[in-house]
Amino acid sequence: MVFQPGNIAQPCTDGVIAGGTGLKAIVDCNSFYCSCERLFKPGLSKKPVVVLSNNDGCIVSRSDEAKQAGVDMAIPYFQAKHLIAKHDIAVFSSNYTLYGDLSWRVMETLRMLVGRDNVEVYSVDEAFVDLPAMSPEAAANYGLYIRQTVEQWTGISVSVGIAPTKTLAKAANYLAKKNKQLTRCVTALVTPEEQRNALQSIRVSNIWGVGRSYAEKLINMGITSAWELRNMSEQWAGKQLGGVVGTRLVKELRGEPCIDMQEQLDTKKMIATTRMFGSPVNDVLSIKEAIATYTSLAAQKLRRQRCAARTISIFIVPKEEDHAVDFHHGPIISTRTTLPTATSVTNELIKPAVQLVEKIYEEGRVYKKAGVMLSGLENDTCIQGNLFVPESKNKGRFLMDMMDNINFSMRDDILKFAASGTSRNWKMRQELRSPRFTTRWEEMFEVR
DNA sequence: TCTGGGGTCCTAGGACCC
DNA sequence: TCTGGGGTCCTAGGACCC
Repeated sequence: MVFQPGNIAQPCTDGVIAGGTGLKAIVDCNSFYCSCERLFKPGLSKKPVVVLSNNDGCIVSRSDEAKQAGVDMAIPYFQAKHLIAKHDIAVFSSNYTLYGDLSWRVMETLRMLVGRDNVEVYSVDEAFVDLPAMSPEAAANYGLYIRQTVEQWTGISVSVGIAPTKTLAKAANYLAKKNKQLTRCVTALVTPEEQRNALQSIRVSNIWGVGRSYAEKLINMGITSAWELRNMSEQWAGKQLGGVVGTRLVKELRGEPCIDMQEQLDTKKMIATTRMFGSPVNDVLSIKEAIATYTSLAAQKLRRQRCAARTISIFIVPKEEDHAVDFHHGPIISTRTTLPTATSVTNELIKPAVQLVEKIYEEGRVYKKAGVMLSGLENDTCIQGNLFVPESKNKGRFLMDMMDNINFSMRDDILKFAASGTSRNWKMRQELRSPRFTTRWEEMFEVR
């Protein structure tokens, strides 16, 4: 890396157009998980790297070199093993603790650059940024300034797309990533001409908001480029692409903003913990242990956002017998229950959750996945103490705080409930995880 | 042998009410 | 024989995203 302070482009306020329509930028980390792994293994900086999903199931992040070697996104690990061996690709299990910390550093950098209120964290590796109206040159220059600063401060390289709407900014970012040499990872689509040229070159399936089934539908109707979609009427889009969603999509492609910057609500409306089993299970006890463990993880997330839940849903997924060419999950067998009052106390959630298992478990079937979802969330501080239960029960929340503190400072699961079991033969595989360099003392990066 | 996890929004349709 | 209209709330399921 050769970024000297002098290389940083200065934000060019000359180009700001007073009173014009503002611009939006999407800042997207390049191969984020791979970049995080490389940060602590500089020897891998030019080598192909991939990162696996939970359970070492699928490939979820690929470095450019791995993409070039022909490793596809989201394919099962075992299917890529021959390519991995052939090209000597470095493989990591996902290390969410590390990625979460580096993500925070990137977002903080953006907040410092453009102001806290102008950053909307969209996912672990992406953020939308609100910008004033600017000339095309000023926009491109500002994108470069963001990219270089983030890379210099955090070591993570990002791509930047800038345009009048979120959907066009995503399209700009797609082009920025597609040809990094040419774009230097920054593309701005400010003028109508720039937007037309860009949309003509992008296939409709690569547009943000067009997933697999809409893409198939559109192509069958003869609409293949993003430009063709842009030119369809709003009524048509509403009818074909799911109502207001479709209408919004074509408007955004035309440069009319319909998707606003979101207030940063870090309070989720639903909290889920779901996992594939390390190996399939058929006994009800293992499933109950898994459900208890997932409930306890979900409850922890619940308390972190200071909420309590009223509704508990659980599901289990049987392993299909036939190995069809088209892999798909399902059927998913689920059930739910609503509690008389919302709670965030783990054992008050575990008990009903485990009871639900009996309702859907079938003797003799083999299961591969299970999950717990908590919904009907309320603010924890507003929950009334219940007058009709012993006072000791209202102290549950304090016990939970203690447990969370101990688990946070020691190890994630040093304290747990007996229902979670101790054998854990259903536990997920994670054989290739790197150390949590930035958040655990005993795993800190060493320089010798 | 081996196919992730965690979210959001929207719509349709049923139940229920007056 | 003939069986309204309009509103709300809830749930299930489909689509999308990273």
